[in-house]
Amino acid sequence: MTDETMTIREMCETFDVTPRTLRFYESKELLGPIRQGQKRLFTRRDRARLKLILRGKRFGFSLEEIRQLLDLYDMGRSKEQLAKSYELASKHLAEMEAKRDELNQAIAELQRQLEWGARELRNQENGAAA
Amino acid sequence: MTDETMTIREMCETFDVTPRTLRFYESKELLGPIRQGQKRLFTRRDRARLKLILRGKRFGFSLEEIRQLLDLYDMGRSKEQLAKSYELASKHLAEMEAKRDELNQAIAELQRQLEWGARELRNQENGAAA
DNA sequence: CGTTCTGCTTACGTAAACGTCACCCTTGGT
DNA sequence: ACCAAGGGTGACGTTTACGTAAGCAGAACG
Repeated sequence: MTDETMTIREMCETFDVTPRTLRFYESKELLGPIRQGQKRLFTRRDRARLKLILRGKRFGFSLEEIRQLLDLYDMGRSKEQLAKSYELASKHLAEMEAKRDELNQAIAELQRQLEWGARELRNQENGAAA
Repeated sequence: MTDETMTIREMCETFDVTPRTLRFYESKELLGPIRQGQKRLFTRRDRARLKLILRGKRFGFSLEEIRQLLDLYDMGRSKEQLAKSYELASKHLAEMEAKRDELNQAIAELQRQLEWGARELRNQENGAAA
C-alpha cells in the first residue's frame, strides 16, 4: 500500500471481493486503477467508487445503472455535462426515495405478519397446555 | 375472470409481466395457480404472492430468497414450522431495516452531491455572465 | 371446415455477473 | 540460478431470470 494506493489483494480483503471482480469492474469501466508496469494500483477514487458499486448492487441496481450513477458522482465539469449529470442524479434520487418508501411499507407489512405469527405461537402453547 | 380467479393474460396486464414469467415462477414454485383442464387460473393468493415477488425483486432479492419469504407469508401451521418461519421472518425484517438505513444514507449523500452540483451550476452561470 | 386466437409444453438461446482454468511474466527469497 | 508467489491476460464455464421459437390442443368465428 504505497502512499495512497492499494494493491488488488488489499482491495479484495478490504471490500471482500475477488480479484476477478475488480478486473471485471475495470473492464466495464466502473473502476480505473492506475498501472505500475502491469500491476493495478487502486486509488482513493477507486475505493470510493467500489463502495458505491457494492452499495448499488445491494439495492438491485445493475452495473450499467451504477456506472451512470458513478460518472455523476464525479460530475464531469463541462457545463453541459454537469447539467446532464444533475438531471440524471435527480431522477435517481427520486427513484431511491420511492424505493425507500416501498421498503418502509414492506417492513410494516412484515412486522404485522410477525405480530400475527407471535399471537399464533402463544395460542398454540395455550392450546397445547389445555 | 371467473369468480375470484384470473387468466394468464389478465395477470400479465395487471402486473405488467409476460406469460413466460408467470409460467417460470410457477415452475420455481413461487406461484401455484389451479388448473382448469390445461389452463392456469390464478387466485387471490397468487396475486398477493406475485406482488411480493415483484417487490422483492426491486430490492435485489433473488427468486430463491423470495421463495423463502413467501412461504413464510402464509405461515405453515405445524407449530414447529411456524416457529421456524417466525425466525426466518425476523431475520429478513432485520435485513430489510438495515437496508432501509443504508438506503437513507445513500439518499442523504446523493442529496449533498446534488446541492454541490447546483452550486457549481450557479457558479458557472455567473462566471459565464461576467 | 379451415383458420385464427389463447394457451400449453419442450427446448434451445441470451444477457449479466462473475468463477475457473490455462498459461505467461516478474520479483523476492535461498 | 531456481522457483514459488503474486499478478496479468484471454477464454470458456456457470448461474439466474427470463426470451424466443416450434409444435400441439381446444375454442371461436366466418
